[in-house]
Amino acid sequence: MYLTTCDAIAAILRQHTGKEDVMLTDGGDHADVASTIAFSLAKELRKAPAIIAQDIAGAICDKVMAETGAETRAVGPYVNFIFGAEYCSKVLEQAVREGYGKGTEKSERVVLEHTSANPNGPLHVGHIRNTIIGDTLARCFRKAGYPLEVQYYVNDMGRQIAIVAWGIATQGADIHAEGKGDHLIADVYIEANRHLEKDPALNAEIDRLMQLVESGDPDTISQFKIPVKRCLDGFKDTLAAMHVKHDRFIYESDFIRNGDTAKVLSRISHLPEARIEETLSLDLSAYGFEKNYILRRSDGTSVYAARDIAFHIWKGHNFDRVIDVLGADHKLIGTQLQATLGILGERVPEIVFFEFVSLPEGSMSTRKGKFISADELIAETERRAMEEVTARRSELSEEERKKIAHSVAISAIRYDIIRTIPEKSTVFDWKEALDFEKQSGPYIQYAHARACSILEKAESYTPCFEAEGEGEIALTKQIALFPKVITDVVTELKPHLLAIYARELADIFNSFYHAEPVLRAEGKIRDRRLTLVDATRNTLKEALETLGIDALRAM
RNA sequence: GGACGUGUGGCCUAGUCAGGAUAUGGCGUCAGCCUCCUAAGCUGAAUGCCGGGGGUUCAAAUCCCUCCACGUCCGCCA
Repeated sequence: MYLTTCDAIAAILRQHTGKEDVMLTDGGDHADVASTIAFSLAKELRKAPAIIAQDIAGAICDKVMAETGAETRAVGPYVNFIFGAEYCSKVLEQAVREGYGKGTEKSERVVLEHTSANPNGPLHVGHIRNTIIGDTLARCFRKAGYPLEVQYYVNDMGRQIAIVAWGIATQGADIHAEGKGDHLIADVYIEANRHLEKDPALNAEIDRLMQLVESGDPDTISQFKIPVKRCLDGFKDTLAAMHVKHDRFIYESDFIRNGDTAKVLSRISHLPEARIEETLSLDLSAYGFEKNYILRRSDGTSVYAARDIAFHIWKGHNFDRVIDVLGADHKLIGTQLQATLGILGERVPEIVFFEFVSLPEGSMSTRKGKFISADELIAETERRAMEEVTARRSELSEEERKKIAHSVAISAIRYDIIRTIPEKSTVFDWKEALDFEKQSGPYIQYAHARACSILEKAESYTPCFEAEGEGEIALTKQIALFPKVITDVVTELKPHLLAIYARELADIFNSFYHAEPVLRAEGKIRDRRLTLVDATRNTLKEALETLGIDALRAM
């Protein structure tokens, strides 16, 4: 409703002024949408902007009213548009329907890769920034109507995995031991790295394992496969706890076994940018890259980058839009990948880069065992949430309280991570992670539960799709923005916009709740407000679910 | 040294790409609000050379130049 109304106003302005860009901007407190076109017309018309604004407003106000129901008002040099009652009615009618905000079904197939952490230890608070950005984007794409496949790319043949396999063999570790596999693998990996650091000559054994696995040696392959599977099983448990699911796990080694890597390396070797010495590399200096992009080692094995090119060519052939979520440490290799795919004439992926999460004492490192695992974070947040739920809802059974505490914990974690723009590096802070107040997931869940509670107590009412008074209108207009926010997230790949939106909706609802009685209102006012509460409830529910957060009916 | 990103009240943060009205919120601080729809809440107050300097513009947190600080990367690792 918001977008169609703005489009209609823009068309009228375009027709009247003859300008392509009619300078529509957010009206803030002054208007629902405003045009600053009077400024740019001032020079050529040789008139004051305020006069021009007056003229425009006078000339188009009837047409705007007839077509959109919006009021046009010149305020100083601005032409302001204030949406009217008809707009609010239509918004409310749409917003109470199940699935509000869902876009029309699109045909463009999208593939989204996220998390893809190396299977050499548990997911930590840095990895889950990738996970949560990726999963929230995925949910937004589905909400916007795109057919989407979410993939996890498993690095099952890199140096890190060779180190794990070597560690298991040399340490005599029991790979089938009880417990969560990803944590078990971390212990092996950390220990193996200690040995390698002490005696660097041992790296020759790692190199040998990597050659064997690439040449297809069955024993080495299974030596790699078993720990990778154990680790991945651990990841899947952690991801499921965070409401994250991948549609498909794609193994790096598949692109060796099926010959795709060899094929693409041969294609690349014929490029004018190719440099064939002991190694095969690409000279991408024309694209602003200082150093050559090495794809094949002097011992004939391929590097990660080569397999990655093969993987992305495959994705480009099977999907219309390819999106990767990658940490800032992948910026160089990611942009080299984009440049190379461009040279090859293949589909170039869009990459969402996010900056690092560090600990107050410094950066995280799986190799050094310096990290806070996602499992630890979840457990601690659940413990805190349980305290809170028990204090508030002592009448509930332990099982019920645990269920709420889990939902609250995941909500706090997911929201804390998604609300910040990905480009900003952050320092992990327990106090902030465990905060369930304002600007948190639980705060928004609470607003939703509050709306549910009112509706439950109301029992019956006659829906009335009208908004009157400042509070009701402000809430309705915020509800109206939800579909636009979903569209913005998928076009700009900025999932934090949804987090900000949901919080603002909860803010406005809370203010409304405190200012306007709903159940104690009478007659039509009661019907009107209950309808508005229902529209808010539904919009909050849809927004929360798109954020991967449970919309609890009570908490 | 080079590349990329970030810098917004004591702390955290939105807005920057597509310049426009009084810079968004939170934490913390202070003053209020539960005999009334869930106080994980609400209302009000104080706190800002939007990193520094220069420029473009009627108009700059936003665009350009420059400097500074922090993070990341610059490996025949992934």
